[in-house]
Amino acid sequence: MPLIRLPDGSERHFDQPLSLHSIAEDIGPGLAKAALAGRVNGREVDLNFVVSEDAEVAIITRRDEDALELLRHDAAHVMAQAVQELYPGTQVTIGPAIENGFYYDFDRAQPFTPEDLGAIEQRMKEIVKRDLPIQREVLEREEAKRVFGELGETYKVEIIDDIIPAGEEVSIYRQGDWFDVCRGPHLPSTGKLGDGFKLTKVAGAYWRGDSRNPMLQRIYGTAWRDKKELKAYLHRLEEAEKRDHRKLGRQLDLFHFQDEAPGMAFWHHKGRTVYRLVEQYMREKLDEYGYEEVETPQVLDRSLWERSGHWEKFADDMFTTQLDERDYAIKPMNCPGHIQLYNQGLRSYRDLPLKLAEFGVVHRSEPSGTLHGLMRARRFTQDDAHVFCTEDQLQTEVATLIDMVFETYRDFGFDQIELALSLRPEKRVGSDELWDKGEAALDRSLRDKGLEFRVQPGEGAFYGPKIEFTLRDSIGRTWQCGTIQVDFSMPGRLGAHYIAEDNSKQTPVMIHRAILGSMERFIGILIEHYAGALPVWLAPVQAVIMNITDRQAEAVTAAAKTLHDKGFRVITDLRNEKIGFKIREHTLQKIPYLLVVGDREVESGGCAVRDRNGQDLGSLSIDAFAEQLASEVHERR
RNA sequence: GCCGAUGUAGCUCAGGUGGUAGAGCAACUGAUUCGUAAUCAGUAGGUCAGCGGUUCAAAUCCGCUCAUCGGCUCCA
Repeated sequence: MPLIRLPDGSERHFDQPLSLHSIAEDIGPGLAKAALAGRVNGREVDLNFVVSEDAEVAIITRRDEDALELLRHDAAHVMAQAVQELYPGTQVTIGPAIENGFYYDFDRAQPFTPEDLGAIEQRMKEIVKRDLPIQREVLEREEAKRVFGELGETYKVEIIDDIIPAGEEVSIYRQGDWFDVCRGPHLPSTGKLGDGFKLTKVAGAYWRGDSRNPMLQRIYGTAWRDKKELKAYLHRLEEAEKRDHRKLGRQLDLFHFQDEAPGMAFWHHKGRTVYRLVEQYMREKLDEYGYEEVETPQVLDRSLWERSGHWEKFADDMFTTQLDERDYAIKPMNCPGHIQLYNQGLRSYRDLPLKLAEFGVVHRSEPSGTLHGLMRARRFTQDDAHVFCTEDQLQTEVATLIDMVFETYRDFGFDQIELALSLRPEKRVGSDELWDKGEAALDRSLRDKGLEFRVQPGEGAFYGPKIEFTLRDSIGRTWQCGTIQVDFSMPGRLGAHYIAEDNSKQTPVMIHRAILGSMERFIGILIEHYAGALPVWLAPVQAVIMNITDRQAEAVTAAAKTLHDKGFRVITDLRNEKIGFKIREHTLQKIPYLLVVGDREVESGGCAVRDRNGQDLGSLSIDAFAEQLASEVHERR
């Protein structure tokens, strides 16, 4: 005799067990019609789930946040059915709901073409129209294996064997004569999927995410509550595409790539200016925090890389070269070089912590398929530093670093930062005692600051635990940038020591740390975050001064000189073009301020100021404008 | 590296079924000196990614290589 408590606190008595659907009907016919699934004591279940005991029950409708995941999961099933109807012999594997949509992985000898996607989508619409009831059945594990084995669905058999936990029952969901192994829950019928979905792309994906396994064909789709939401999503995608740093890099004349140097950027003057400004900022920060800037060789002998362990573990990723029968490697990391610096002379505990920083240019032979503009390059510059300290200093140093990272991100306009703490992996060096100490230091530093963080067991580097900083950009994407890694291994390997207070010889702990990560990548992130409209302090050109007719050319040149002499980045545009044309061009170039000097301004000795958003800021004297600009730069706006 | 797609003038893109390339913008020249997102006219510009093959004939068909794009694996 279940007593049902609803989300609004009301209660209903029933004198016999009944399904969620019946409960919905009891509440109201409208709800019954809108119902997609339900939640019983917090667990999501199908609508025909029967409640036989007292429970907290909620009915999920389209309006519910959780409805999206159900819809997407169903879309994956409907797609799989459509594919198997259209292309017999195709094997199904897995097909989950993901952010914004869903995918399903298929095994089929022939590749799916973009045209096939259209056909599959059409068939999906038909299946929705058929409005097939979706029903759950529970099978004996052996029975389930037999059923799928007979169908030739070897992947499903493997899923039943390996992926579904031993104690758990094997359920299948049937829609029409098609069915799939699935935990559920699902919508009551295919018709409830509606028309807010679209297939977006085909891609390869390894079975169970392992590159040793066969490659399957993955079809991605997006699914929403209705067509309107779908359109809004597609619009968002287009907007994101406009922010693509590779596109903006070309349009704004910042950098380019070409075939002869895959994964290595050619920086144009404007891009290099941004780069220089970011670097300049970091230099100030390094100075503030007591770092020493250094520079180490680009190419080092093989023997050093062998001692550091890179030659063995990193060989495929290194560019190597030979000269006079000696092997060299172009550095993929800066740490071995920094230890050489540390090792110059005898170090005392009084020298610690020693903080060595380098804008280290590194080369890594990344697999061709992974390159992605500035975000994933073969040549990049790390804002790298190594802090050598004693074990006792570790926690303080980590705490200071965390402050430094947050300050930096804030100054560049990133407020949402996520943290992760990665703990010891199975394969590691160093005693458990050392690991306890290192992990505790990182953990305590984070907790002392009241920071929230995700713990990632087993994700640490082989030489020590690490903290990772991920920032969220203006359209909600995340980027892993900063990292703080404790290293108990390399200083010992490369013979770094210091003389302690008691005159004993000790090995220092080394902290590897990058804040921006890679200069290239960080600039790429900045470009996308600001959609190319960099804040004034980072803009490669801060203002353009234009004349209306040749009469004002001299005044424009003089104004530009004044601003240039005050240290601003200014250009002039004296072309014989209409002012509207010039405004348009420089607005598209996202120059923060556009100054116009016509006869009126020559008369008054000022300039008409407009910003890149089209806002008219009135007429200002050059000095007044310079002052405003200076304060904006100072405040890093 | 793996799967799929793509690669035509500086940029964005047209060029069913093979018959030696076209537009807009940009560039250049000339006219126009015109007050806040495109003034008009003219000129020039391409070994159709590279190499090889099929063919009387290839941007177009086939093969290989390179690069790019979207994923997978990996990663700053």
